[in-house]
Amino acid sequence: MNKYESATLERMTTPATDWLRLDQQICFSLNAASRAFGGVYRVVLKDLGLTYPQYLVMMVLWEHGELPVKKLGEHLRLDSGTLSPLLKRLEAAGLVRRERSARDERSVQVRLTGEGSALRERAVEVPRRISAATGLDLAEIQDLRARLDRLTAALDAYGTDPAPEPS
Amino acid sequence: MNKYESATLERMTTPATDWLRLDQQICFSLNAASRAFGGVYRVVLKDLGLTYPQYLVMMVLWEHGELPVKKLGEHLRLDSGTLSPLLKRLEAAGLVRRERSARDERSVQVRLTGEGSALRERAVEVPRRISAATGLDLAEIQDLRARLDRLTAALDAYGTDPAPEPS
DNA sequence: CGCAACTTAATTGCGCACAACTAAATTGTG
DNA sequence: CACAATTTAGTTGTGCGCAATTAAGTTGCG
Repeated sequence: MNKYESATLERMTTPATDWLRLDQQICFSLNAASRAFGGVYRVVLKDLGLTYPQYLVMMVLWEHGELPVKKLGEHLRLDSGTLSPLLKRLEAAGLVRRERSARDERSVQVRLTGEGSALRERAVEVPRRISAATGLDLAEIQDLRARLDRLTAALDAYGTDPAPEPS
Repeated sequence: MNKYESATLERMTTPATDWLRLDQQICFSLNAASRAFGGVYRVVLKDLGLTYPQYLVMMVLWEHGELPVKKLGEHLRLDSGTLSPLLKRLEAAGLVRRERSARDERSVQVRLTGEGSALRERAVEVPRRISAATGLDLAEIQDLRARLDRLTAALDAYGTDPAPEPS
């Protein structure tokens, strides 16, 4: 059962323990980066009264205008289990309204209130401050974004096609 | 309200709206990558009966042996608010024991049970499967890890020194 | 038409992250 | 020694993420 017991693998670069360490690094690193980002957003968004996920929702609404929960979820890769309570909080804060669509009673249309639209003016400050916090220039940000997007695509593909066991 | 209606903005590299879009990309991308990773770990760890954060804790214990909650938290950047209930669940699963240190009654020592140590044998499979799911080779993983670590360091620095407002 | 299959949100339940607070033990200082 | 400050875990409360389920509406097909 030992993966690497074959004596013919002389130049093998990565015994099991090294894989383990490397993997630890990448998952540690990504997890840490994600939470570090969360911390900065928390600080920057505090005087807007938004959490980071709420800010993402508002960004989509600012860009696309009114849209149903389903579409919102597609943009953000989130389902109604996450969005329903989040949107309820945004509604309680007076930033959005939710109304059943007349044409399709299953669908709930989410639209900005005047207050929600107005918040955009104060939010334009956010990206610059976040960018400053990263210490990266535009090229680096774009490059990193591209790598992360490729990574996400690969990981999603694994989800739909759970990687055949190696013979 | 048209974003690009001003005729004078011909060669401007980064108007506020572009910053907004770029920032959206990087935060979207990081957030999406982090959650996509979570999904793959969820699948891979299912038959070990561990969640991803629990797996991280077990990794630290496998590497460093017994250690107090405080040290565990430093390795993982997590506080007792997260670790206390998580460790309680690991204890309920029979993987670790927690005991007050005799030398310092404030401290709680976390140590692996026999079952917890034994789980390591089954966990050696995990990193290879995760690596496969990323679709990246070793060099790419290392490079990405390095970038993410630099990013995290920068973001943490911002946390301790909340970026002076530009005049 | 009538009914099964599908779609869309909402709800429930569990676990993690983090801020704020509490409780208890230890350390430092006058 | 006495007492304030610090350290260490735990608790509470809020919000996010996701799986599983439910409820209601729509669509398609015989």
